Amino acid sequence: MARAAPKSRPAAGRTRRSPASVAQIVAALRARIAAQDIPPGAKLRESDLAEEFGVPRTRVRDALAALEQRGLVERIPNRGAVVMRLDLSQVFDIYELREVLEGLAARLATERGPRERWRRELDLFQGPMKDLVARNELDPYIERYEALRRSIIEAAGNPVLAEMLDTIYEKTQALIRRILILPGRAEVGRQQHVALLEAMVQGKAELAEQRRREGLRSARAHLEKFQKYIL
Amino acid sequence: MARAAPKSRPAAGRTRRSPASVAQIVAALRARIAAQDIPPGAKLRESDLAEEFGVPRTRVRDALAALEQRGLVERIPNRGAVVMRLDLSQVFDIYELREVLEGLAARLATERGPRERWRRELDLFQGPMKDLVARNELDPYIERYEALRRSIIEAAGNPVLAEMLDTIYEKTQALIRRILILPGRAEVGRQQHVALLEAMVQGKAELAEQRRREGLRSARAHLEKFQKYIL
DNA sequence: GTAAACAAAAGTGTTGACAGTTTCGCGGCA
DNA sequence: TGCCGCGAAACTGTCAACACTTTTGTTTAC
Repeated sequence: MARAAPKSRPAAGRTRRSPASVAQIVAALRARIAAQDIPPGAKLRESDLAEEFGVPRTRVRDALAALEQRGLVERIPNRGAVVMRLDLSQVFDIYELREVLEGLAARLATERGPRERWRRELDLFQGPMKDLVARNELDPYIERYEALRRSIIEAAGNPVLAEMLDTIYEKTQALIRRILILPGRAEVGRQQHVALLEAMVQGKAELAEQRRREGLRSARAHLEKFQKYIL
Repeated sequence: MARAAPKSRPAAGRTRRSPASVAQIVAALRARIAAQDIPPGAKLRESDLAEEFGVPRTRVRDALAALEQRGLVERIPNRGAVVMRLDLSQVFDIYELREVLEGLAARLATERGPRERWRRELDLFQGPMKDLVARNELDPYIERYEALRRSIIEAAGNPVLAEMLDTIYEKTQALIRRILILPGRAEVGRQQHVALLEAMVQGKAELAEQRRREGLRSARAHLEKFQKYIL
């Protein structure tokens, strides 16, 4: 990635001297939490982070407040911030939401997005992706899957929807990988995406919505079945 | 173990002398913005608010940061915070979202909620509410409508969904009233709620979802038709 | 009379210092 | 030895002063 953070400052050439902004700290912490680089339940000490980022403590404080509002950390008065530990019920809540929200995204993307793109994605999921799943190469599979997901959300052209999906998706991002490892899940998911993309290529928006919802419902069912192995 | 620290816990409902917390300031400003007590585009000066609430300016600042994250105000660097002015496209985005989200809420509430409650609401919407609409008494009608809406969301039993709906609903709250004034809209809306509640009373969850979605789609269509009179 | 330049004022952004609370270690006592 | 209380250290919460940017008001040149 490394797409440089858009610095409004006219480039003075000074690189690491510039102090990190609140947004940058938030982004960095979000990434770490999503990757479970900082595990759930871990304490986040303001002084440590301040020193690490080379900023005053109040700035870290603002960042933690933002993360709290996004539901990624919990702040207990006088006792600091800990990475939110999501319980099972919340995971199911989120899947119920993803079902309708990503369904909406699929419908809108079908109506508004460029069909050639979906055709290309369809080829990808029918060909190369099938091999990846067969060989159990999950990392590149996940990468392509998330790229498609982002494409659909972007093509939907509804910023408020995009923001919402971003908020809830980042909470379960760490789980996705574990679900995909479940026996047979990856291949089932691939087939469902093929079906989804076929509907999108044909411009059948309602059908695309229905199929996306179906796909997420089945993912949730898998999760329910194997929950003891995941949490 | 639970030996209470004698003075550490400030009781929640303190006297009016205690300085307002960030959460209280946020709530107060949210209410004013929703009621258009502070109109869109108005500037919010930190010093003024600090003096009004009797708190240091930094606390107002934190509150404004929270409101910015909720999308209620826009903060321009070095120029202050102004109440977000929502453009038409965003309103339609929000209605697309409400369509699927409140549809989900209706389905879940039908599955999980107490049927007696829906029966009572149905009686209300078939009887007294009809009179209110006929007499054009919109204020009490809106009040009851919002109470039903909250009931459904609460009965859905999905806190993440509730939070989301809260976030987007408060942005359009000021508009709802204007939509209801549109010719025939209130009565159509009432009839749609009767249909919705009938499905809920019968325990037909999917039908309830479908009908709620239909209702919001038609509200959006009305909005589209009369947009010039509203914005 | 108009407009550009400058100075003062108002408002926002930032920071380090101070205060309050919790946690941890240590010494005394049964 | 166990543990109870006490005090110090670590950490979070709060704030008022300082620095910087934008806006406004005034003067001056054409």
